[in-house]
Amino acid sequence: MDRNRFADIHCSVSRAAGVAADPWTLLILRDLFLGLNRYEELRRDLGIATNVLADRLDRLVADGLAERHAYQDNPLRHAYRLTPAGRDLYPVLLTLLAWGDRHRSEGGPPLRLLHADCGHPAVPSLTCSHCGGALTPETTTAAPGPGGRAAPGTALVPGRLPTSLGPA
Amino acid sequence: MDRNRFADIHCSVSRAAGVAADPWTLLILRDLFLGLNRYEELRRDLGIATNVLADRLDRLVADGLAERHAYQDNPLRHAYRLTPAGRDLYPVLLTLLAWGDRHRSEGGPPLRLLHADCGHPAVPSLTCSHCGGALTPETTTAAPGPGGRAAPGTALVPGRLPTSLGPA
DNA sequence: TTCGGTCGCTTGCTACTTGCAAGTGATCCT
DNA sequence: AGGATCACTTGCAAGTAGCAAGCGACCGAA
Repeated sequence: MDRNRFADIHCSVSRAAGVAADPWTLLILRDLFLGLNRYEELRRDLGIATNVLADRLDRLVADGLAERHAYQDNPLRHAYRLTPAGRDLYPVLLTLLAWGDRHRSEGGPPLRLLHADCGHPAVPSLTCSHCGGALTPETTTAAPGPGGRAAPGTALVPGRLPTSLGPA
Repeated sequence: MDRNRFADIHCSVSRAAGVAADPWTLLILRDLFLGLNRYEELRRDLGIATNVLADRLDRLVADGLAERHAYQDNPLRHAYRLTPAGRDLYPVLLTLLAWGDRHRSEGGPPLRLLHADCGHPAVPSLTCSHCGGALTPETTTAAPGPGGRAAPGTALVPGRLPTSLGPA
């Protein structure tokens, strides 16, 4: 799967997917958010093959989602830290978590989120930043934007729009 | 990459990632949301290899995210339609889209969302369904839930919690 | 009735990716 | 000196991706 291919498709979903849509990558991001940030910690937690872990960490750094920094000299040891772009993937992780809680957790969610601001269990909900209402397929419409262009991977832009994002 | 492996990890992010964390799968879901729902339409739009498309569609059906239905007899032709579980992945697509718009779109977003309820361009924002406030790594805390268990892939549950989901 | 075209796939081949196991080199503690 | 930890790299077997070709059922035109 050549990942540049997804970067070249003229669609933000595709470009984001090309960077983040890999199970190991997402689990590494999850662990970085949770504070596991060293190669050995990640390997032990995830049981991931070492070459794959090295590859994914390299990719995270190359893609600008994480950065390496030395946490000690002698011996020199590095840890990984999320960049702002990496931290911006937090909503992706939370929506995946919410889906998993809803559809793949008999016996209740493995992890419960608490929202510090209100002190309650946090069930993530996707809202319109303008009016605060829920964003659902039924209440959302797509139209070509300024960066839109007719291109492979984007049947939507050429002409069939504006279209509801709901199912046909 | 054995996908059952991610289903077995005791974490909703992992289980959701095992199902959805594949670029082709996400692009197929995107197209299903947009109303492209036949094999040929998907193949033409995405430029995906036919065996891979067949495989991903089978997987979507097996995972309960989509279902096949005949849209005509003579000749018998099938189309794919999202199930409720598949439609529940909408927030995942929107958060990916928002990330791509923010970090991978020089020249503006390829696609603009409109929120029908308020008539404004919709910038998705993740909020707490209890208080309506933003959910960020800084304002969120994780604690083991009822389905939590010490297991590989989940260093968080065993004991180091409760922990902020912010970076270390 | 034959001819080409569409649709929804499957098969075969080659090239890349994964997972596992072993090895490496630097540094530490004993 | 001997073992342990950390952060990797290398080698190999097995699985997956991409491409091209083929297939069977039907359609419409000639």
